[in-house]
Amino acid sequence: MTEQQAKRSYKATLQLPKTGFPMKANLVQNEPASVKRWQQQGVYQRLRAQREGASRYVFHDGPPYANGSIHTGHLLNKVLKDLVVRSRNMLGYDCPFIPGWDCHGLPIEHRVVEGLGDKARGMAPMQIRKRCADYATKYIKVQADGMKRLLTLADYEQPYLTMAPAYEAAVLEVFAGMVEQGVVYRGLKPVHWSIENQTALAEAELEYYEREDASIYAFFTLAGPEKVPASLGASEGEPVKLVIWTTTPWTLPANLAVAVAPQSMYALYRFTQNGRSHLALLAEALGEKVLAMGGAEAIEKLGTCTGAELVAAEPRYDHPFNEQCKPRPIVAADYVTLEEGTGLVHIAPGHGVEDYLTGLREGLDIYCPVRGDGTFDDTAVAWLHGRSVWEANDLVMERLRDTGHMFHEHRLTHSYPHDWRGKTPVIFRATEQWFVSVDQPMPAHGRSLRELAVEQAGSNVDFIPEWGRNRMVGMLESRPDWCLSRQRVWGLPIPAFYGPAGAPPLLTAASVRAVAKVIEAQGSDAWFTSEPSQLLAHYSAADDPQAPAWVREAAAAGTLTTTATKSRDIFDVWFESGSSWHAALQRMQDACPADLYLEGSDQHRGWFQLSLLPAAAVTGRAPFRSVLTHGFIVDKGGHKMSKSVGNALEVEDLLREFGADVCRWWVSSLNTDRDIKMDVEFFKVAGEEYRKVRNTIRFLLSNLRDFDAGAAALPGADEDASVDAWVLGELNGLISTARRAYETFAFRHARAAIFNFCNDTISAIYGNAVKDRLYCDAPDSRRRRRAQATIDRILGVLIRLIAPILPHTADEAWAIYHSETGRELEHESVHLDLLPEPVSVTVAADWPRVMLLREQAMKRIEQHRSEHDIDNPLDLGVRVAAPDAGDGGWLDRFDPVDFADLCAVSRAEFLPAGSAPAIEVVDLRNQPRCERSWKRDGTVKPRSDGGHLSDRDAAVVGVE
RNA sequence: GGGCUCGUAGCUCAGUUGGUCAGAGCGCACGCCUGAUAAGCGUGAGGUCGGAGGUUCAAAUCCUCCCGGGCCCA
Repeated sequence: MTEQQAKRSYKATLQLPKTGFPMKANLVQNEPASVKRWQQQGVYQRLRAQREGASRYVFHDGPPYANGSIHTGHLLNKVLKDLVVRSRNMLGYDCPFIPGWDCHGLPIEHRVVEGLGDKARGMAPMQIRKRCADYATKYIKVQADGMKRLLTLADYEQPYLTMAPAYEAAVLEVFAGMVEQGVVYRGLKPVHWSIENQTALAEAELEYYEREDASIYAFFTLAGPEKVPASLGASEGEPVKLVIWTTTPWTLPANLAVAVAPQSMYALYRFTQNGRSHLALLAEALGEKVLAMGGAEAIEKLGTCTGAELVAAEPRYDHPFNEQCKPRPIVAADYVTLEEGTGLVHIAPGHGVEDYLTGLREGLDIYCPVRGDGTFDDTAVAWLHGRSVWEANDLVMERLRDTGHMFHEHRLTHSYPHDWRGKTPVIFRATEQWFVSVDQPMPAHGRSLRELAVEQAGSNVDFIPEWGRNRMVGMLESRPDWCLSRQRVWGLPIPAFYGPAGAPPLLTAASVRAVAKVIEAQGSDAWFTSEPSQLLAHYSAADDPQAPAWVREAAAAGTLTTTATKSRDIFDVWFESGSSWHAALQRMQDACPADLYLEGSDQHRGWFQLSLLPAAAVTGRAPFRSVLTHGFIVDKGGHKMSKSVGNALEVEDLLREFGADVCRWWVSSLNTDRDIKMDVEFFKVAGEEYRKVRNTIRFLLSNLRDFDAGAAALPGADEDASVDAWVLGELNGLISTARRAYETFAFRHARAAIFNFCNDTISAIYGNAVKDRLYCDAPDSRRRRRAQATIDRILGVLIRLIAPILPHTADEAWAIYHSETGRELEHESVHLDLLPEPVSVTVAADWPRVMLLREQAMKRIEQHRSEHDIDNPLDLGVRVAAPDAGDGGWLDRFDPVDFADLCAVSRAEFLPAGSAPAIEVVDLRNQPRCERSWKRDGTVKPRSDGGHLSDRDAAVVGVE
């Protein structure tokens, strides 16, 4: 009992750790207060003012789509961006960050119209647009709140919105620049077309239902048998027939070619059907099946050739019922498969996307004889004029039968797209659209957009990781012309005006710029609410050499208003976000090109590429100096996340369970070059690591209670062998590693260095080594004050290094660090400060050897403890003989007490160099133990107060 | 089907130009401390570097093919 009481009384004589920095973070409750405080302090704005004049770093936000609340992809993307923003600013750059939102487009319009139900049908475009704008506005707020909750630092007061009038006008300015380069043209492209509503439909507006159609196998007769490969074994003078398959007989009037699979084998068969003999060509793998289906008899295979060989022979065939036209070609197409049909695919470039692309490649017409109401125009054969496509199905089949071109037919039920509103079947129909040509040479640049863009991506942009360059260039090399127009209402109108039938539309750089002025003042609603005369108020046809004749005439006659009609097309939303380099960067910040664009790897085809194209066309260069991409979030098994599979995580749940700083710590640990596995377990790990960092800071803070900056000095040059000098050397290593990592966006390296420093350097080594002197030394002892000065410096560094990753925790620690050490707050928030510079300190060169000895000693101690059943390492001491590499005595510069503290034993003794064994563990259990410091250091003896104390402790307590 | 890309201990990640590169942290096992305590410390076990060939004196690191993911197209 007396010993217990003695312990208690000595405890009061110690300087035990104490701090107001709590062990438990309570992030979920406390983080919102930080968000609010930063907002009140105007941290973002003050940072701007403070960095004014500093080297500028332009980081441009890619606008998320204003639909739904934030998901894990946003979490990753926005936190990553914030790591860039915060680290860039703390590296001393002036790095503003203006968040943006992509506001127009089908997904929103789709949702709104769906929500309206049948009411939507009678609504004017303006009524729909108003609701779409409200919808976008609502989700911008929802998403901004979510992003703020992630503790991101950005100019949320003044974001850029693609639906803002100034932004819309800027997009038109970009468009005018492209018109000026002559790359904008009007052309044909097949789209899903609703006959009922006479409108183009997007994929999202289709619903697939079962439908019964004819499935027909028709003969297309070759114009001459001499033009097939000899290996087919065709006999002279006898016509060879191609067997083609289709379920849309009505598209046959628009047939312009037949496609084959170049790698596949085709065979020529002789057979009889109903007594008539035929010579027919089709894919070998399907031949017998198809011929049997049509009731062919006496089948004989005459020979084979590959699709490529067939194409190379350049045979032609006659259209089965359009006798007016020239014989048509056989072409190769990679998408032709042998899963169904005959391996010979009917191509109608006006009635299918693949047909269209094949047609473009082969230089075929994009021919579409079907009008908007679903009837044939007068370019079709006479017996189809004015007939609907559905009537045409029967008429065409009848014709094929009558002329001996029908080999086989049956009914077939298959999935077929329907108008989601009218539930009526849709067709593919080529319509006039606006395009950007990627191959048309541009007057200002002397080459095509494709060439210019490839050149920029190839050599004028940094890609992180580097393979992004390949990916981008590959896509640019193979991409088709950009279809700019959409037949919707929620978007920026394409400012074209149409005149008399057959006349070219009015769409010149000058006319676009004139409309832009109106849009800038009134927003794109003006297009829907104003007359052409108002929209063209700033346009002078007389001053526009590009103006079509009818415009000049109408303008001169004062009849432009009545002659011109407004286009009903809007822009592809990619053109709007792809113009942000001008609308948001040049106009708002006067800062193009940007230093950095950062998005997921899907944006190589999306925003990156569709920003590069307009910028290259208008400015001649890429809008970004570097492009950083991250992978996609997948589940822990490496598979993609989706709500339907049920493996998706909700951002809201993660924030509620872990808090934003923990989520950010997780993001900072990732290798973002590749796909990112996500699972709740990983956040638990991140939470554990966070606590380790937090407790390290807490421990450091707790030893500065009586810190006196005047009385404490960092180790001097003559103290280079002190543990403090050692740890400051380690700190300098951390600073340079972390700074380099932040500079190169290698955040995981910064995080790893920070964590290892907390976990190993401080928690396991330094903190344990200096505990004794901090607690037990006289408050003013030099080595205690030196340790405090060191700890003070470590904290100043550590808090600033974690600030970009853990903004809430850093600020919380920052405030307590200042208040508890009695310092003035130079900056109210650590986020206004800079990353730390290396500390000036001299470190003994032999420290690595000492630490190596320590590691060996630890293993020996552990071994000794287990062998001799000793629990407390303070019951042990070590005797160390320094390994002699011809420099014996180097260890004598170090303090044995430091070494003992580093090994957590009571005492250490350095033996003459070279004596063996190198490390000897000494059992001290028979030596007295200091009741205050618990050490058996060899100086412990009974003291005047009746306790057993070491010399140091006796002196501190003031007893003899 | 095509382009790009990824696959290192149970988990998250390091591994520059091929030659101490088979590592770290977490987790786990065992033990300690009880004056950082819903904290802290120590020791230890764990991988034929997705698989199979090949180039080389030498390959996780270069080449080919295969298996399994991802993004974008078709």
